[in-house]
Amino acid sequence: MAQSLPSKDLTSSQLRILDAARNLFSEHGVGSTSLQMIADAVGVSKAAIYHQYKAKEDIVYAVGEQINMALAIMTSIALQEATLAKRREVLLNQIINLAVENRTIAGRLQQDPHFLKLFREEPPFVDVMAKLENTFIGNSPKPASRAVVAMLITGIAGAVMHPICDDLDNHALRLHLTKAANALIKLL
Amino acid sequence: MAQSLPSKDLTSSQLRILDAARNLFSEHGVGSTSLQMIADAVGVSKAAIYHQYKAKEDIVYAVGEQINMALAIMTSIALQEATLAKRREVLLNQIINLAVENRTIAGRLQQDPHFLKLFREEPPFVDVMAKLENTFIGNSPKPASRAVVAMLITGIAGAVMHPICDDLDNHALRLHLTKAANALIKLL
DNA sequence: GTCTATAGTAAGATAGAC
DNA sequence: GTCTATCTTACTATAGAC
Repeated sequence: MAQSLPSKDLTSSQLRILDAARNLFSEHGVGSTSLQMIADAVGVSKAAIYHQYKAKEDIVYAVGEQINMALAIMTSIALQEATLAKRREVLLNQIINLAVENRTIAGRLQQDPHFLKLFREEPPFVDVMAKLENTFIGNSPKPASRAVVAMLITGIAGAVMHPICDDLDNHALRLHLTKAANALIKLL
Repeated sequence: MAQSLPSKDLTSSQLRILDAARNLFSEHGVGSTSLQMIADAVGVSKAAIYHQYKAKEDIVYAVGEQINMALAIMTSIALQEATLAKRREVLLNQIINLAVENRTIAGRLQQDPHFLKLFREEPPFVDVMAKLENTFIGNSPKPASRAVVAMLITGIAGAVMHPICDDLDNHALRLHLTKAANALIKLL
């Protein structure tokens, strides 16, 4: 995920911490990941971590910001397209790409209570998610569309890390997810 | 979820513990839920909890068993149907019902690393999930079906707790999820 | 920026009384 | 079955030297 995420103004020390944290969070959950585990993964002491982020919550926030920024950029790129169909297509392709290239972490981070709290309560995160969802919904705010978009977004993140897909390579997974997602988009 | 879950041979004390634990796990994540929190929610001391379950891991396992048993029963009911289409329909309806009636916990428990470890590594759980998935897949083990089933299963659990669906009542949510799911099933 | 050392707290788990 | 009290361990976080 590291190379596909935008980096704001982060130092290389901070990037190494966030990379390690992201992987540990997805493997053990935020609540079961200690600063000691992050420090060990980076190869430094706990105090060195605290020098960069003065609380564990700040690391969670920073990891969330990376993902949020990626989603914001994808959405703004899609919104440059002229037609609704094209906006949906461009956004879908980018989301599927991001998820497939980060199979081991996409779904878990999306459903982790600590990240959910960010994406549901913190304005910068709520705004990005709303824009992303509305790009799919377009001008058809019928109730059915809400369920379809929810299933689309959580289904993509969940599917890429499902063990039943383990023997699909990235190319095949991308292809089949795109077909499945388009079947849902037709319902919007 | 309590009333819709099968109960094995559990005492009422154990049921109260598992109810509280399930809700706390889904709200905070397993890793961020302490035995003290469970004890407070039940209204007893930590020692009383330990009298029923000698480790936190045992509580996680028992909560997982409840869900696993519900899924196993649903699958076996569906498998009594004569045609593949009917088996899929019956299983889908039951899964959507279970998810919709447990909106606040379905998706989070499905993606929590502690439960994922059970459902991916412990034989009784792995078996139930495989049977459930194969009921959908039927006789078409093409690669595309794997991605579609993964999206179906994770998408339903994810959608019911997505904030975008908060203003849909259970009836509407069930209806729209069924339509969306059927669009995916057509691809199998 | 990184370390060692440590304070302070809360976790999981147990002992033994009632 | 439930309690109080306690043990041990691990956690978050900080202080201060290099």
